[in-house]
Amino acid sequence: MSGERQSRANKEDHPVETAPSMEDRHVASVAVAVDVVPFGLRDGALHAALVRVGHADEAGLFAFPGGRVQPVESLDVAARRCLERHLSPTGSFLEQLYAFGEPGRDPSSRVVSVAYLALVPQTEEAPGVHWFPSSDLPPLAYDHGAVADKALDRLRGKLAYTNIAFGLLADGFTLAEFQKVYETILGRALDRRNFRKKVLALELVRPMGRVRHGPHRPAELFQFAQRALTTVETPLTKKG
Amino acid sequence: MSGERQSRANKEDHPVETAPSMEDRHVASVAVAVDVVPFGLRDGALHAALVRVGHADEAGLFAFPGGRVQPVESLDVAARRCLERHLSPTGSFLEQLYAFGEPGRDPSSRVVSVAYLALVPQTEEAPGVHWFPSSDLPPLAYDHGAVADKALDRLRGKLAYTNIAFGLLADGFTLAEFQKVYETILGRALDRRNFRKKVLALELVRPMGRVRHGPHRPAELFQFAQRALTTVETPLTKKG
DNA sequence: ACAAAAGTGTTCAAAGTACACCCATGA
DNA sequence: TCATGGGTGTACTTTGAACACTTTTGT
Repeated sequence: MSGERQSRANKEDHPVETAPSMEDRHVASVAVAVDVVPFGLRDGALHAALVRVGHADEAGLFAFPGGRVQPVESLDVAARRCLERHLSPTGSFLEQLYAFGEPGRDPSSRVVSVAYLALVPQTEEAPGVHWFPSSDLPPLAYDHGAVADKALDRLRGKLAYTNIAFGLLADGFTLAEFQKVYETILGRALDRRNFRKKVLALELVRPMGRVRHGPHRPAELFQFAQRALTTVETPLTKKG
Repeated sequence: MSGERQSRANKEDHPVETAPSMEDRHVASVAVAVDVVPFGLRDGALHAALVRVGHADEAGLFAFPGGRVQPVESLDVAARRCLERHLSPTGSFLEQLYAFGEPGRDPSSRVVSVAYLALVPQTEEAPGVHWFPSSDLPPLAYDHGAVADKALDRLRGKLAYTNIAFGLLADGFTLAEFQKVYETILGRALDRRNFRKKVLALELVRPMGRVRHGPHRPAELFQFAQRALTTVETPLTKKG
């Protein structure tokens, strides 16, 4: 917060400002953008959505969807706009991740980017959007490699202590599918019985009273009890 | 990331840009600032450092130290500069907290501010800096009330699963002082015996082989085993 | 019938929680 | 000597971890 006024106030109290203020100059010294890291499941594996960078230094590379923050919109709104420009599903989970602001991160101009983590349930195809396995991303433009790392860390961290998985699964999933989400993202196997016990004891998911018929014994279908981010006290993922 | 180039690239692929780009205009549409929330202990209670806002709409109110990000400095560097302008101690713990960017948060101009959490061990006096109990802050300028809330949440959260307390205590503290940090910030009492057992078992702190003499039995002095942020697997704070 | 995935319970180990007494010192 | 805070150990409860067999269906 503060910004212009804060800056002025500080100078009055403490004249040792390190550099002259940019307030009255007619060029933008630092621009603000958002970048959105959209995760989704494809074939049971975690994928991230990327778009191609069209030209200049980074031409041909992939990057996460993003763009400038407009003068009248909040960061959250800008992030959702950038997400929905490429991927239709509204109501996707979206939360702020981290602000990246190294001076050299965009070689052509000084841009501070606020990164967002997005989860999209059904990874439908969309023009210009390329889905890559999160464990095997192509070379990325700017510092989007670091952005991807941060997003994955955040997702892993929240998986253990929240119901964030609701962002990846539409209601009507089997417990095996649910467990596979955890195993995929955490990169380790979990015990079927303990997993079931825990997610039911925590009332994270609820049986819907329907079953899905496959080649073998039908599986009960579940839905999330809450579709808003909820923190649980006991971790979902030690081994079970 | 991305910013200018990203924005252009997107427009090429998807002409449905919501608003005309600001790239070539000669005014900054959105400015970037940092604000630092410095926490420290005074009389065993958690306090936050504030400075007065000098003029204009927010005149007379308090705010966290902050200022514009300069064209050549990273966000982290800008935050440390703003912190050290007011509080001398170098080496304080400093980590990015959250980016605040509601259009109306600064009534005089559009400023996106990246907030930082700082922990300063010895809350020495400094000119123009006012320390307030974190539970009883004065009216704050801008949206610094929300910033303070976020900072406290972060501190509480990390207290349970990291050694972040090293930022508040200089080496050579007693276990009673260490425990009081936890009790103060969490707002609940802990069991002395269990607390000692846990922090020693986790090798969070180490006895220094020295004691402090007070009015009664001398207390053993401890130091942190690591003075870098370390995550522990088992929570430090359920009751013990 | 059988292959394949779904569903279920018990035992053991580890961690968390509660709790009360003695110790060492300065005054 | 005594008041005050410092230091320690044990029993109990809860949670986590490991583990194998039966069930249901489609083919």
